[in-house]
Amino acid sequence: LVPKTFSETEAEIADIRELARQSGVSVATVSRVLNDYPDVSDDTRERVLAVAAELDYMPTAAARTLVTKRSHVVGVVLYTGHEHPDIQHPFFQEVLVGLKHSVGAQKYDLLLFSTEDDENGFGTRGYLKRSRHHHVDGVVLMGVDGRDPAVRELSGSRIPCVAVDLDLVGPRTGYVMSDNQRGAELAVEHLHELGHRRVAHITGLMTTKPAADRLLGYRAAIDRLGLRYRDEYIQEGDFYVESGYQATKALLEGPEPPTAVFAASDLMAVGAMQAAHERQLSIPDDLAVVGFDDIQIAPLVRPALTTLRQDKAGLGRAAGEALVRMIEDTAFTPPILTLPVELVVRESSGPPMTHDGETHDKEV
Amino acid sequence: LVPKTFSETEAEIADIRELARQSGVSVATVSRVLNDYPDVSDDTRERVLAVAAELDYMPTAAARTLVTKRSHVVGVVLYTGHEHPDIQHPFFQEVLVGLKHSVGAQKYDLLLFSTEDDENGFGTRGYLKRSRHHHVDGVVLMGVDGRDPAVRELSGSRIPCVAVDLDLVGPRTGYVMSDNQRGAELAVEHLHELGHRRVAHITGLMTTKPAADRLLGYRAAIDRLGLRYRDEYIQEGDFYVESGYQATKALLEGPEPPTAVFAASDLMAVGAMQAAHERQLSIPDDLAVVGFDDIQIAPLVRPALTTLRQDKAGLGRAAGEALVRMIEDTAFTPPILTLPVELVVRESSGPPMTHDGETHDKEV
DNA sequence: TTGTAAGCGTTATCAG
DNA sequence: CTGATAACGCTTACAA
Repeated sequence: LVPKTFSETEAEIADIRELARQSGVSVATVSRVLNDYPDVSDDTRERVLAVAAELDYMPTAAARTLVTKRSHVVGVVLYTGHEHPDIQHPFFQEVLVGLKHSVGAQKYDLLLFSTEDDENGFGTRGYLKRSRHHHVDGVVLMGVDGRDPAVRELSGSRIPCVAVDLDLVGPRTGYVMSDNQRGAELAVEHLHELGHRRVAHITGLMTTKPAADRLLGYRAAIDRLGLRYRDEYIQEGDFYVESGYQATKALLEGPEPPTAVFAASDLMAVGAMQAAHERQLSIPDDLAVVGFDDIQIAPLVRPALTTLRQDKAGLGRAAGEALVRMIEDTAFTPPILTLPVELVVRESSGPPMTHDGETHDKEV
Repeated sequence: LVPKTFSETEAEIADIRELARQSGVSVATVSRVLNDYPDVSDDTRERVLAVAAELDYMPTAAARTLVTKRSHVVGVVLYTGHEHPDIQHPFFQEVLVGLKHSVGAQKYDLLLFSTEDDENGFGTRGYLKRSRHHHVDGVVLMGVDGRDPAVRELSGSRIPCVAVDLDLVGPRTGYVMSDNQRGAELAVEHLHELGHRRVAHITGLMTTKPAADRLLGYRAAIDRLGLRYRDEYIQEGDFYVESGYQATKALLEGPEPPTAVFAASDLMAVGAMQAAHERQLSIPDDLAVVGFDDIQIAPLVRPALTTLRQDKAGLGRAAGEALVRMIEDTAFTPPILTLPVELVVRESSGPPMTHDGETHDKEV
C-alpha cells in the first residue's frame, strides 16, 4: 500500500496499473473486470470496481483503440465548404441531432472531419485515409457529392458507411433517404385536389438523387391525374432561396403561368413566395406554393408554408442505428432505408382563384 | 527488397515498419521525416516521402496520441437534449461551422461529445472524464449551463477550454461572446431615433450571460436617452419562439402598450410578430420589432426582421483560434473575447404611427 | 479464477 | 545524420 509519489499538487490521473496495485490484483484482471468478462470472481470484481470509482478511473481510448482496432467513434463527413457562403442547409443540422442521439445511446461519439474545399494540409480530402488515421469504426456521409472520387474511395472500402440523402452503395455502404418520389406525388395530388391544373415544379440540384426522385414523383402524379405535362413548367433550381426566386420569376413570365408551384425545398419555396410577392401576387390565391423538407422556418414565414415533412431526426437516427449494426455485426448487409414523408398543410396552399379554378383543362 | 506476403486480396495497409523497410531506413528515421525533423539528409527525406506517397501511408492517430499525449482533436460539448424538443437553436449551428473551419485549418478535427440529458452509460455526463478518455487537446463548450458541476469540473481543469456565449473562466478556460450590451443599446437607440418612446424588452433566458447583458444594455440606453424605464415593459423569455409570443401578448394587454419591442433573440421576435399579427396589429406601423442574432430566417420572414447581427461564424472562428493558441502555447493566457455586433435594419422596424410619434414624453 | 508477457503503431532517448 | 530500443496504456493469448 505504498502511496505513489504525490509530487504534483494536482491529482494524478490514475492508470490501469495504479488501479491494479490499489486493488491488489494484476492489470489483466482489472482489464477483465472493466470489460465485463464473466470469468472474474464477484469478490474481485467488486473490489476493482470500487477502487475504479474512487480513483475516477477512465481508460485511455488511444491505448484501447491501438490494440482492439476499434475506436467507438463514428466519423461524419459533412460538407461545409464555401459553396453557399452564408448558409448551411438547415436540413443536415437536424439530421445531425438525430444521429448524435442514436449513436450516443450506443456509446459512440462523433468525429466531425473538418473537410472544406481546399486541402488543409495532407492530401486533398482523403476521407478514407482520414478514416483510417482516426480508426473510426464507421462513417456517415452527408451533403457530399456522390461522384467525388474521395467519396467513392471511402464507400468502396471495407469501412461501414451510411449515406444520408445520397444513393451511395458499396460492399459495406448503404443509405437512408426520405420517400422523395411519394412526397412529390403527395404535393401534386394535394394541389390537384384543391383544384389546380397548372402545377409547376422547381427542381432541386439535379445531380442529386432527391431532386431526381422528386421530379419523378411530380411527373408520375401529373400523368396519373391526367394533367398535361409541360416542359415550360419545369425550372431547375439548386435547393437554395435564390434559385427558387429566379425560377418563379421565369415561370410567372410565361404566357400561361401556373396557378401552383411545387418547389423541391422549403428554401426555394420561400424564394418563390418572394417572387410572387414582388409581382403583387397573393399567396395562396394567385399562386399556391408547396415546399419540401419542413425546416424550422416553414411555419414561421407568412403565409405559413405548406410542405412535405421529412423526418430529419429520424433519418439521422436511422443512419446511426444502421451504421452501428453494420459495425457490430459484420454479416449485416448494408441497408437501403426509405422513410415516409408527410404532407403538412399550412397557409401557402389553397384553391386557385375561381376564374381559373375549374374545367377549362384537358383532363382524361 | 523481399516483398511482404500478399496473402490478402485487398491492399495491405502500410505500417511505419513497412515504410521503413521499403525505404531502406529505420523506423526512427521514417518518423523523423514524417514529423519534419531538420536532421535528416535531403536524400533520405525524399526517398521516404516518395515511398510514403506510393504506399498511401498515413500514421495511426491512436499510436501517436498514446506516446505524444496529443490527439489533434478538439472536443465539442454542445447540449442537444430534449429541452426544446424539435428545435436546435440555429445560432450554434453557424458557430459550429466557423469553429470547424478554423480548427480544421490548423489540422485539428472536432469530436462531438454525445451528451444528452440522461446518462448514456458510464457516469452521468463527465465532460472532464470523457475529455481525458479521448485525450482531446482542448474543448469548446456551447449551449451548456455554466452552473452544471460537470461543466465546472472541466473548466476548472488544466485542459484548455473556450466557451461560447457563456462567461466561463478557469486556469485554462476563456470565452468568446458578442458585445451583447452594446447590441441592446443599438437596438434601443435605433427605435428611439425612429421616434419610439415606449420600448419594451423581451429578455432571453435570464440564467445566461447574454440575456443579462442585453437587459443591461437595454436599461443603459433607456436611461441615457431619457426614456422612462418601466417594469411592466420587461418580459422574461427563454430565447425561443413561444416565449416571445406569450411575452408580446402580455405586453399588448397592458394599459399603455409599447410601440416597439426589442426581443433578445430573432426567434422570440418572430413570436412577437405572430402575437401582433393575431391582434391585427401591423408591423412596423402598430408595433416595431427588433430581434437579436440575425439567424438565417431573419430576412425571410415577412416583414423582414430588423435585428442585431452576431458574427456567428466569427465567434466559432475566434473560439477555435483562441483554443488552438492555448493548446500550442502553454503560456498563452485564456482570452476573453468580445466581438462587435451590427444593426441590420430591415422592414420590421419603422416610425410609430404619427398620433403617438412625437413629443408627449418626458425627455431630458 | 488469476497472473505473465507479448504486442498494438508510434515517438523519443540514447548511442554511434 | 541514423539506428536500436524503451516507452505510451491497454487487451489478450497462454499458463498456472
